[in-house]
Parts: sequence; structure tokens; C-alpha cells
Amino acid sequence: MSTDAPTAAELPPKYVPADVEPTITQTWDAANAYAADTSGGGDPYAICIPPPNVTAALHLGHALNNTLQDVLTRAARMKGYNTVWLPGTDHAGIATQSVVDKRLQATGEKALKDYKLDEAEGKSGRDAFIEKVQAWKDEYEERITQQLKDMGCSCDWDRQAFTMDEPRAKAVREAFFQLFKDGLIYRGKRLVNWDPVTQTALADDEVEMEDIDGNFYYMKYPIVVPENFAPGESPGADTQWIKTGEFATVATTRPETMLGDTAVAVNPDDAPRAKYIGQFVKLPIVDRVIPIIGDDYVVIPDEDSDDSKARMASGFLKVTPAHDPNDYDIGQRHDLPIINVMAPDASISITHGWPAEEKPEQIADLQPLIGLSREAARKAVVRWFKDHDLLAKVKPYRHAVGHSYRSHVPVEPYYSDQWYLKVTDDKLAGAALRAMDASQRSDASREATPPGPGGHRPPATTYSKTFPESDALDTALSAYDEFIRLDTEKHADGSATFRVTLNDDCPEADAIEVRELLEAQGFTTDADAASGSTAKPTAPEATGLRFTPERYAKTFQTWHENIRDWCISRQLWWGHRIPVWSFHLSSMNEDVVTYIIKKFDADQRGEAGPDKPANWLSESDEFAWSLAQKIGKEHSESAHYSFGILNDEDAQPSPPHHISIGPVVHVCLRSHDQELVEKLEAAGFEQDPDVLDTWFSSALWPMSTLGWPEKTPDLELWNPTSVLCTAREIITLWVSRMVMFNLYFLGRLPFRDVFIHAMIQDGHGQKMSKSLGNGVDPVDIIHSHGSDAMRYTLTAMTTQTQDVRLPVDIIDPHTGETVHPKFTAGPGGTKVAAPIQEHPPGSGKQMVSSFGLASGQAEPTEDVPLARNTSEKFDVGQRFATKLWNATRFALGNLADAEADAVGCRMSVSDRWILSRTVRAIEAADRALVNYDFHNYANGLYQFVWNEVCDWYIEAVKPVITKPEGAKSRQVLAAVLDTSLRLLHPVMPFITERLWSALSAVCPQRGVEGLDPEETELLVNAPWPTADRALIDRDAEERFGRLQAVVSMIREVRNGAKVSPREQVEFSIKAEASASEPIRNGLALIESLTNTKIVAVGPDTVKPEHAAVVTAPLGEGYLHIEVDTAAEGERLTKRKEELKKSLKTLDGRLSNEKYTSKAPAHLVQQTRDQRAAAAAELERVEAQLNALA
RNA sequence: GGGCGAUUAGCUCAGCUGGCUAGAGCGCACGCUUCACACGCGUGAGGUCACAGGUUCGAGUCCUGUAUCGCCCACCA
Repeated sequence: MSTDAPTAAELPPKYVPADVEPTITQTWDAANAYAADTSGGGDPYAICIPPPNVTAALHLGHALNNTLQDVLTRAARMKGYNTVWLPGTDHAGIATQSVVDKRLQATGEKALKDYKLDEAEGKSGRDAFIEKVQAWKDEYEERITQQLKDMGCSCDWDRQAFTMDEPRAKAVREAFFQLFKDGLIYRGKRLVNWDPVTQTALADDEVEMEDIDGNFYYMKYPIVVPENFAPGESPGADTQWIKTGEFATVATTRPETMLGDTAVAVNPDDAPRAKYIGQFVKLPIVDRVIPIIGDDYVVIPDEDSDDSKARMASGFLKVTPAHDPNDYDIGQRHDLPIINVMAPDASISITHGWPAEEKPEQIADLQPLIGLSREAARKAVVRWFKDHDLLAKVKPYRHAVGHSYRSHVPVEPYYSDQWYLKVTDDKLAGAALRAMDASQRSDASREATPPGPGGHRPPATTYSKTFPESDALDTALSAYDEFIRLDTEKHADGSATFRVTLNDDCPEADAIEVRELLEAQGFTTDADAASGSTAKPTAPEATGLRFTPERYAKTFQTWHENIRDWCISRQLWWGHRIPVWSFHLSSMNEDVVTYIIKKFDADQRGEAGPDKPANWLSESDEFAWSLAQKIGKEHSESAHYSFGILNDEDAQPSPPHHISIGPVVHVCLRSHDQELVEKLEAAGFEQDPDVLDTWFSSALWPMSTLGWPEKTPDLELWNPTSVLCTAREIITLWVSRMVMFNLYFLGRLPFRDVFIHAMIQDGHGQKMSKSLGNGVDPVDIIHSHGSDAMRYTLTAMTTQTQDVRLPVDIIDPHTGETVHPKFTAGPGGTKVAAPIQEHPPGSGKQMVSSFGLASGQAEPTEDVPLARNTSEKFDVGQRFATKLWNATRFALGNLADAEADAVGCRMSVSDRWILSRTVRAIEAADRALVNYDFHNYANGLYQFVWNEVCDWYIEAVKPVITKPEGAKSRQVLAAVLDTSLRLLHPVMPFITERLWSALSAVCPQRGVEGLDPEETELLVNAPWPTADRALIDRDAEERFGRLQAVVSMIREVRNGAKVSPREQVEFSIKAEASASEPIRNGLALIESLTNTKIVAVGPDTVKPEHAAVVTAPLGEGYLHIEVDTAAEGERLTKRKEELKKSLKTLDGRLSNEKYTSKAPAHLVQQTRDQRAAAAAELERVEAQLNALA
């Protein structure tokens, strides 16, 4: 780049980001500036990008997120850390699958349901569909990557990862295998949150609650008794039932589920109704006779209650175990049958769990309901009850209903088989809680945390015991030799002391086992033993997981304290297929099972090396063991439950309840060994059709991006990563799971710090989202303002707040004008930009808004093009970039022939002052970055550069900068500019890099004593400036401050007197001889900054008759102008009032004996000084007023 | 129902462990095309810090309560 080194003249007068940014990007790429290598020196610094979903392009929320990461990354790189920022994307299972399906439907192509049919017919529907999704992923991954590159993100692009690529798939299989082997993954039959549209189960946190205006329906169920009713006698199948004429009136918001009712419940404490317990009702429509049971879950009606449920309740609760989680629990307590009345699409069905013995196909009144949607069925059922005079009443009711975060339809509680991860296990949730920084964990949790085997946290890492014989140590320990260190001390009497130290990287799961083992053998923790060189006790506050802002620690803590097992299976095609092959044992010969087990055993043993310790269960043994355990476990469970399995043909849950398939053997494969798979499948095993919850692979991200499960140098160096930077909505979904997994598999945190940044809302306070179409493409902002401007603004707006509002405008593609869009009512009371906008109004010229495009309500055409978004919020950044550009242009114009040696030249007050301020700016920037205080980092530098460097320093040195006596100032200016560029580089990389090259070309040697960091060719790799505190110059700061005050006052007077800025005015100063030195030093500065000519300085200066007076602590100044007496009087009077007022409050404070005695001395002194200054000025002002009059 | 947070100039927001005569940017008013910058320079107007109590010598800052708004969690009768 030296061949075409830019000179000052080559810096165009105007900063056009689009002309600069692409070139700079090329420069960085060519220099391979972001490449990270474990062999590089310096302490490690790593950040994993929160992988954006490949569902769509990035919006401003991502821009914020990634800007902050880049600020941290670039700063760390400059500070000399061995820095890596790992980029990547997330496959986002359900989201991507449904977005692709939607697109296929919209374009009329073969969509998911067609592929499902293909698959059912044995054609490759699944693979064909995945190809479609893959194509989408490729497109968006590329687009996202380009967006990040446009933003200047300094990721190591050679390490780009994708949650579903092969290295990540390997990590997922390994993690699943280990968890499976450790008994933490299980098959559960539960009510899941079922999304009938996407037809998959959702995790609890994928369900969004929405308030819905519904109704309470009061339905009358006739109470019946057996023909020959004898209390205590159980009715048989052939019992004849007689209506008593009484009714149990149930209250429900979901009448259609009554088809699956298997009981009616009343509260045993509900006096008027408890007597019905033990009786029966005949369920209308289906004529099923179900018992009335007693359960204290039932709310007792109370019309005067504060509880809305009590006001609405009828006292009778219909119990539908298959379609309501509470009812499910009641059903479990009372051993009620579970009757599923819906198909996976939530239409009424008699073939998905309706007991065949009821012969539902013969129930006449049921037939019209079959196939109806939930909503239609509700109406039909209500109509039926009304027609049969069984509908008591209907009351409107507003209540919260869970909706799918993906399809936005109400979630259906649905009874099915799923895979669960036992995160409730202490090794997962408990470990995550204990990993929190002690200073951020509330006391309640410390009590709530079950004390581990070692007692309180942090658990001991060193145990010892003395045995009579030196060979007495249990060999079981050697299973853990990877994670422990064993020291043996043999004594003269033949006994030996064994000291076991747990390694720092011992996974939590193994640590617990080791501790248990040791304690069982009588080992004790020995504080003295640990205090030696063997173990370095680390302070918990130094090692724990820390949140910034702190308050989010509470979210994390509460989540883990109330955590429930995690449903990890999803009925999707796009995702990591569950690495489990299953076989139903009902038809399997026991010999076959034995054979398979042995076969596996042999295969696995063949692979295991001969050097495996004998006592350490080989993987194959483990495998056989877990296989056997699974069989055993499920055999035992089968005594109580029937086992459903997934029906592979349609990849949907099979009718669960009534089909007893029997126990299932599950085989989990560690690696996708094709030979093994073939064997399994030949033996009749089938791979589970489900895929893993997308967060399963995300949870491994800080490990899988660094090579886990291999112990790669990358992993050892950069995991734990330094910080995770994300949004708060994801603390439970993602942060929690990364913490649990990293602790479980590696025994250490995935990251030390978690920085939670604000959420960007639109101008109406609505979350930016795809469905609202209010998301803004960062590239749009780069287009209108430039990347640096966007980055600066986003960084500066990052305070500790939860949300920031960002009003969005659109750019008229016809004229290029920025206009405020028109808004209309969107879905659910939201405000959205009108799909088609007209500008100017009535002109007929139209454009499509991004909402129009996103919602599919408008399609851009040549005449009605898409309008880009913009926002005037980014003007600040744009202006700042321009300011920096112009300041540099000024400097370069004057530094062109700056001689390197300014020896003999003394620094002026201004020089000393700006150097002092520069050191403070460095310190402030450092402090802000360490504290993730992005606002103060960006804003502080803004103030420094604009208000101090530009407004004062550059203005102050203008008179001398071109002259020989300005040599020192030129040197200082170059050093200050150099430092500013370095400090600003992390937030504004493009412009600073561009200016850096210009500065280097013009002034290759720069720096002053105490501020002389190494110059490098590229700023991206330049060292961060260090602050030499010796440059902090209080004297200069004080003097310069006084000069600033005088200048401001003169300007104020000039302005007030309406003196033209162009008119040079004479100025004279009256000051004591002792004060004349500092004043003389500042004469040139005062003259140039106020356009005055100083004609006299000294103790004998006489005030001209009409002059305006400027007062300062060291004297007075006289501005030789024809003062407008009235205006001057007004100004002075106003000032007088201000002074009097402040004098009054200061006097009040000082006369308060309690204040002077209790307040800190320096504050009292400060108040006294303030009072003295105010009194002195007041005196002068009054004197002037008298003179005027 | 539980939890977290917000409420400070017309707008968007700062204000750490109480010391503020309450700040910034935009917008507004006035004056300047001054040879780095009109995406600029200078000057100014504008706030009883949501409300009510309390603690304190002193409260925007701490405590209690009220109101409004937002988010997260919670089993949808």
C-alpha cells in the first residue's frame, strides 16, 4: 500500500463511506487481519457469535449485537490478546423448516405435506425436502455473512461454522451419546405443547402467552346411577344407568375437549357438592359414563372472590387428561383413562387414541364432529348442548392462552412420546447454579442449592486418607485418572497416605462421582493439604459466571431453580436426527436381543485399544450396559404403562394410549458408523424419525466451534470464551444450556461474562420482528449513513436499559428523500407501516414498505419499488464521522512538513492540556470497555474528539500550527490524532483505518514522550495506546479551564451585544502583576478564539467608558464596544439574580450547623469556595450595574 | 398470579455506591458561507426529575405506597 500512499491532498473533502468501506475491507482481507492462531502470543480472548438463524437476513438487533462483539474483539486484538471471534449460523430447526414450507406453498411448489406423502409412499420425501431447506440455508447464510462483512465484523472467517455442519454434528452425537449413557436422556410420555400447524412439540419456552377473549361455557352433564345402585359397588360394563334428574354443570373454555372427559371433579371441601363424589355422570354426545371424583385442585365457586376463577367456577370441573396439563395431573392421581380425541392437526378424530371398545364409529351424534377443527368442533358441541337444553349459560372471559411462537396458533396439549433431557439433575441445573458468581447469586439460592457431597461451594478439590497398606487404594478410582492427580506418600510403617486432587477441567458429572467414591472410602477433605502447592484455591467471585447488567443474574437463577426437564425431540425433518435406533421387543426373541448385544460388544471391543485400563468400563461395556439398562428399565416401566413409539410412516405420534406395543430397546450410536447402522437396520432397528431441538446444538456452540469432542489446541486455549454477548430473551433458552453443557462435558464455564444488551424496538415501542415487518436491514443503514455511523450510534445507545426505541423512516426510491412512513393498524393492535406508501401524498408515486414485502401484501415492481429504511437516529454517527474526517484533513494539511524534532520548542498550555485530556480519554475508554459500558466508551470519545480536540485544541493552535514555533504543537496534534484513531477504531473501524493510512503517509513518525505507541501499517493490528499518567497535568487543566471560561464569557458578551463575529474588537485586561504570566500565555488563544485584539494587560489598565466588562477570578477584562446599556443592564441583572439565588442556597447550607458538622470536610470547603466565588462575582456585577446607572 | 424494568427538556436518552446551581444529541430561536467541517461555528430558550409519603444536614439518586407502560415467568376450567 506504500505505492499509492494517500496524502492529505488525496483525502477527498467529503467523507463518502461507500467509497471507502469496500476498499478497506479488501485491505483487511488481503492482510488476513482477523486470522487467529493458537500459536499467537498473548492471553486468550475469544467470542462466539450468537449464531443468527438462517431463516432470514439480519436486522438491526443483530447489528447491535454484532457491533458490540466487534468492538470488544477489535479492542482485545489491539490490546495484544490472542483474539478470535468465531462466526457461524444456526439452522433454527422449526423456524427455518416452516419458513421454507411457507415459501414453497406461496410459490405453488411442492410443499412439506407433499413431501410427507412421498415419504409415506417410500419415495425420498424427507431428503428431497431437506434439500430445499438446505438451499434456503445456503442462500441466507451467504447473505448473513455478507451483512456481517459489510458491517466490518472482524470474525475469523476461515472458522465459519454452522450448527448442522459435520463438525457440529459430531459434537451433537457425542453429547447425546454421553448424556444417554449417563442416564440423563429418557423417553417420556407426556402432555407436550403441540403446534397443530407445524405438527411438532414445542418446548415450554417456545410457547407465547396471549390474552384471548373467550367464553366460559356452562354445560350440564346428567348425573346417573346404576340401576341397582349399591354404594361401594363398582359398576360393570353391562350396568344399566338411570338419570337421577340432577346435573353436574361444568364450566369450561374448551367445550370441544369434553369428548375426551374421563371424570368430573369436585372439591371435597365444597360442602354443597362433595356429596356427589362417588356418583357418576353420563357424558353427553358420547354417552360415556364417568365418575365424579374428589380433588382439591378444583376451585370452589365464590361470587365475591377476588379470584376470577372462583367467580366463574361452577364447582364441577370436567377432567380431560389428554388435553389439559392439570387434568392430566388429576388423571394421574386418580388413575383415569387418557382419551385423545384429536389428530395431530387438532381436528377431532376417533383414530388417535379413542378406545376401540367404545365403538366411537357407531356413536351417531359424534359422527358430524369428526374431522372438524378445534374451533369448528367447539361451535358444534356448544350447539349440540344448546339444542339438547344442556347449555346452562355462556359468560365472556378473557384469559391467557399459549400460542406457538412459530405458527402463532393456540398450542394444543397433546399426549405423546418424546425424548427428554433430565436437566433437573443436579449435575446440570445444580451445577449451573453453583457456577454463578457468588456476588450475583441471591442468598435464597445458596440455601436452596443442595449442598454437594463436598459440603458448601466451592467444593473441595483435594482429598486424602492414610491406609495401613500402601496398595490399599480402590482401583475404581483409576477410572477417573484422566481427571485426577494421585499423590502417594509411603510411610515407614508400611502405611501410605493417598492424596487425590481433582483437576480444574474435571467435568462436573465426574467430579461428583469421584467425590462420592472418595467419601465412601473415608477420604477427608484436608484444608491443610490443599493449602500447599497442590491446589490453588480460586476465589469464587473471580471464577463465577457474571452477568452485566447484574439484574439478569436473577433471571438465570430463577430459571434453574424452577427448571423442568427439557423436551429435546421435535417432529421435524430439518435438524440433527436423534442418534437412536429402536426396536420393539414385543415381537423380538430374547436370543436376538442377546445376539445383538454381543455383536455390538464384539464390534466395539475390536475398536477399543488394548491399552484400556482393565477396570475402566470399555465403551462397549458401557454401551452394552446402557442397552441392557434400557431394556430392563423399560421392562419394569411396562408393568405400569403401555409404551407408544413413533410411527415411522407419517412421522407423527402414533395413537398412544390404547396400543400396547411393549417395551422398546433403544440403541444410541456415538458416531454415525455406516456399517453399524446397516447391522442395526438389518436387525429390525429403525432410527428415530425425530430431530433434536435446535437449542441442543446451540448449547454446544462454545465447544463445537472450537473442535470438541477433540481436545484441540483451540478448545484448550479459547474455551472458556471471554464473553457472551446476547439479548435477554435468550437467557433461558440458550445461555442456561450452554452453561450446563460446558460444565457437564468440560467441567468449566463456557464463558466468564455474559453481557445482555438492549432490545431494539421500533418507534412505537414494538419489538422488531419479521412478522411485523418492522425489522431494518443493517445494509439499508449502511447505505444511508455508512457502517461506522451505524456502529457508532448503536454502541452509543447501549446503556443499561432494557429497550431502546428507534423510529424508522423510509427513503423514497423515486427522489431519495427521507420520509416518515404512514402507519396502519396491524395484527393484534400493532402499528405497522402501510404496505404501499405514497410520496409526496397525492402524487401517485408509490413505493412498497418493508412491511408490505415481509407480509406479502405488496410486491415491489419497477414503478412501485421497495423503499429502503433509514433512521435519523444514525445522523449522530454520520456527523461524527464527518467531523473526524475533517479534523484529520485539517491536521494533515498542516502536518505535511512536520519536522520530527521539535527539540527546543516548549509545549504551550494548550499542548499540555490536550495531552492531559488524552490520557484521561484513554483511561476512560479502558474503564468503559472493561465494564461493558459501551455508551460511555463511545460517547466519551465523541466528547473528547469533538469538544476538546476540535472545538478547543485545534482552534487554540491554529494561530501557531503553520509557524516554526508551532513545531511542538504539530507533534502533539499528530500524537493526539494518532491516539484518537486507535481509540475509535473498535467502534469506527473503516474511517479510522482510512485516516490512519493518510496519517501514516504524511507523518510516519509521531508520538511524544509518554504517548508513543508503535506505529503499524494497518490500524487493525496497531497496539492500543497506554496512558502515561505523568502526562496528566493539573496545572495545565486549571489554566486552560480559566482561559475557556474567559473565552466563553467574551463570546457571550459579544453575542449579547450583537457584535458581528467578523468585527474584531479591542480588549484590555486588568490584572495583578502576579496573574499576568498565565494571562500573557493565553493572549493569543483569547484573541483567536474571540476575534479580539488585546491592547493592554496590566494592573493599571483603565476601563474605557463604554466597554463591556468580563469578570474572571484573576481580574477583569474590558471589551471595547459601544455597549447597549439596556441590554447590558439586562444581562447583568439576570446574572445578579442567579448569583443571589445561589448565594442564598449556599448560605443556607453553611449556616446549617448539622451540615457543617456532618458533611464531609472537602464538601464543606467546596461550598465555602463556591460561596466566596459567587460573592466576589456578585460584587463585581453590582459595581458594573451601578456604573451603568 | 409471580418477577424484572421503565416513567428526567418537544423527541430519543445519560445521570455509578445520595452532595446537581439536573446533562447530551436531535429539534427550536438568534447570529455567522471565519481559508478542516453549514453533516459546520458561536450564543441562547426549554425540566416543580410520574404522583404521595418517609429516611437524611442534604434525594433525580435510598425506602414504602399509588398510577401508567413494557418485558419475562406461571397449569389455557
